[in-house]
Amino acid sequence: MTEGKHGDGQMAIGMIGEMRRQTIKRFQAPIDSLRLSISVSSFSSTLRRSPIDYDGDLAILHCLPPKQSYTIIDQLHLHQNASMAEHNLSTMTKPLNFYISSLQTCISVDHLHQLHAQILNSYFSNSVFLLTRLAHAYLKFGCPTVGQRFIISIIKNPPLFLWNETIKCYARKGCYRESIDLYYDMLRSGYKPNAFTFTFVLPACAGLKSVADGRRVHDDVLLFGCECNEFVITALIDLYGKCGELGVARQLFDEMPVKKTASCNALMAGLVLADKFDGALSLFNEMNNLGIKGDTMTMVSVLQSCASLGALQQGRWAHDHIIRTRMGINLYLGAALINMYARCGSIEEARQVFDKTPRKDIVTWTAIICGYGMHGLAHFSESLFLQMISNGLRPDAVTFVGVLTGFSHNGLVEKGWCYFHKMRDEFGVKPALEHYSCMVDMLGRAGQLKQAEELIRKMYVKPDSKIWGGLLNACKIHKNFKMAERVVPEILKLDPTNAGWHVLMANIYATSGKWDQVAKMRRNMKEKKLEKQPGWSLIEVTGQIHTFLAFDQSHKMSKEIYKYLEDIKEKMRVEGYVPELDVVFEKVDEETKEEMLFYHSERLAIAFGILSTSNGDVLRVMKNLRVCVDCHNVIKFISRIAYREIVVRDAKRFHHFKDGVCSCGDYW
DNA sequence: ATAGGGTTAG
Repeated sequence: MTEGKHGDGQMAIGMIGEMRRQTIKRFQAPIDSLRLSISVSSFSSTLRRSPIDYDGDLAILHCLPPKQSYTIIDQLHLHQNASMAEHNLSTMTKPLNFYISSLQTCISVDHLHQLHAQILNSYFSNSVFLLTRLAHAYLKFGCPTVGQRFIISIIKNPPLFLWNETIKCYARKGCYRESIDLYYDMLRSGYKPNAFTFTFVLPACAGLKSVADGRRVHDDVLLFGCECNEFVITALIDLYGKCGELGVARQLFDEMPVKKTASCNALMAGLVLADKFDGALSLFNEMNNLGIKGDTMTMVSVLQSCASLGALQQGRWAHDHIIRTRMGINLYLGAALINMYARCGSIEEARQVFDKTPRKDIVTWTAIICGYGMHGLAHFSESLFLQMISNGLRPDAVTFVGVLTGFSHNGLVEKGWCYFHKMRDEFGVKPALEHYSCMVDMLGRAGQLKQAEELIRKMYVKPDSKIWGGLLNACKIHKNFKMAERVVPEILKLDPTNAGWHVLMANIYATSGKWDQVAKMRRNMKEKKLEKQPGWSLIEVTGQIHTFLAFDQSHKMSKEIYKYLEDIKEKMRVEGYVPELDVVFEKVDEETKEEMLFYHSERLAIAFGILSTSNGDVLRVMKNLRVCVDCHNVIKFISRIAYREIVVRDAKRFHHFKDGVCSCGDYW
C-alpha cells in the first residue's frame, strides 16, 4: 500500500456515508441488510475498531487484518492480478450498486474471481447481502466450490437460499452424492429445509437411484411439512419412478388433489423406464380425459412407448398430435420421432422427419444412423455418418455402436475393423463393452470365430456375459462345439442365473447330439429355478396392440388363425417348403417337432394380421427374441403366397419380407 | 433471489 492510501481517515468515513446514502436511496433496502463493514486497515490506523454513527443508524466498521481478507484471494490465484493493487482505492469507493450490476452481467468465472477479490477489498466485504449475490453468481456458473472450500463458507451464516442453491448446483452437475451430503450437512448445522430444498435434493437421490437416501429425505419432507407442495410431490414421483418403485410413485400421483403436466410426465417417464409402455400410453389417455395438456416431454415418453411396442399407428397419431397442437419439435422430440419411426419399422418416415428437422445435434444424427443400422442398411448408415462429420459434428460412443451394428448385420468385416480403429484413433472414443460386443458379433457371424475369441481375450475392458454370449451364438451358427465348450464356463462364471444362456447351451448340446449334456443343463436350470423367457410377438391392428405367445389360443380369433396356418402350410408344401427341424431342440419325433415350430408366436401374429387387415397393408410384427430359421423361411413363403409385405423386428434387427425374399439376405 | 418431468445403443 502506498503512503497516500493510508492518508485521510476522515475522508474515508465521509465516503462511507455518501455511499450509504446512495445505496439506501437506490435499493430502499432495510438498514439491517446493509451492515457495512470495511475490511482494510490500509485507510487509516485511526479507523481501527471505531463505531460510526451515521444518520442515526449504527454502522459497524470492522477492521480486519488484511491477511484475512486475502486468504480467499490467494486461493483464487488472484495475487497474479497485479493491477488490482493499483486500483485498490477506486475499488473500495465504488457503490454497492456497481458490484450488484457487475455480478449480474459477469460472463466468466475468471471475471467473477476478479469481482470476488474486489468485493473482499471493498467496504462490503462482510455484507451478507452482497456475498450471497456473489456466491449465487458462482453457483450460476456451476461452481459450488472455490479452491478447496464450499462457496457457502464465504459467509458465516449463509441464508437457506444459498444452501438450496448449492445443493441444486451439485445436483445439476451430476454430483449427486455431494448434493445429498451437503443436505445432511445443512440439517446438522441446524437449518430447516423448505420445499425448494427438497426439489433440489430429491433429483440427486433419483440420479443415484438411491431409494435409501430417497426414503430418508421423504421422511424429512413429512417432518418439515412439505408433503403438499406439488413440486416436491413431482420430485418424489420422479424419484420412485427412477428407482423402479412404481407402486409408490403411482400412489403419490393418485393422492395428488390437482395433477399437473409435470407430475404426469414424471410418472410416465417412470413407467417407460420400467418397460411398462402400455401403462404409459394409458396414462396419456388418462391425461386427455382429465383435461391435462401434454407437452413436449409428455410426447417424448409417448413416442418412446410407441417405439418400444412397435406401435406405428399410435406413433403416427402422436406425431400428428404434435403438429396439430403446434408444440414445436425440439431436439428431444426430433430424435424421439426419428427413433419411433425407425423402431416401428418405417425407416422411410424416420428419414423424412430427419430431413425436415431444421436443427440437428449429435443425438439426431445418431438416431437416424442407428435406425439404418438396425434395418441392415449399412451403406445409408455410413453415408450419413460421413455427412455428419462434414457438418462439423463429432460422433460419440453411441454413434459408433450404430455404425458398427450396421456393418455387423451386413457382414462387412473390413469396414467394421476400419471404423473400430477410426473410433479411437481419429475421434478419441475409447471402445467400450458395446463396441467390442458389436465386433465379436460381426466376426462371429462372419465365421471368424478365432479372431472373435482373440479380441475378447485381449480387450482391456472386462468382458461381460453378453460378449461371451455373442461368441457362443456364433459357435452355434458355425457348429463349433469345441469352442462352445470353452465359452460355456466363462458365461456361467459371469452370469449363472440367466435362463437364456442355459437354453442356448442346451440347444448347442442338442445339435451335436450330446443329450446327456442337454439333460444336465436342464437339471441345472431346474435346480436354480430358472425360467425360460417365453417368446412373444405383437402386432398393431387399427391402433390396437395384440400380443401372442407360442401356442397361444387365448385370442378371440384363435380358431381362424390356426385354420389359416393349416391352409398356408399346404400351399407352402406345394411350393417346396421343408421344415427346418434342426431348430427344435427336444428329443421328440419329427411330427411333434414340426408341430412345435408351427405355432411360434410370430406366425400367429402374422396370420392374425393377414386376416384382419386389407390386401396391400404392410404387416409389422415385433418379437422379443430372435426369429428362428424356420420362421424366417416360413415368413418368406407367406410374403409371396399372400402378397404381403411383412416387417419383423426381432431382438436384434429388422427383417423386411417381400415377394419371398428378406432384406437381411438370410444373414442375421 | 431458488422449483418438478425429456433425446440416441444394448
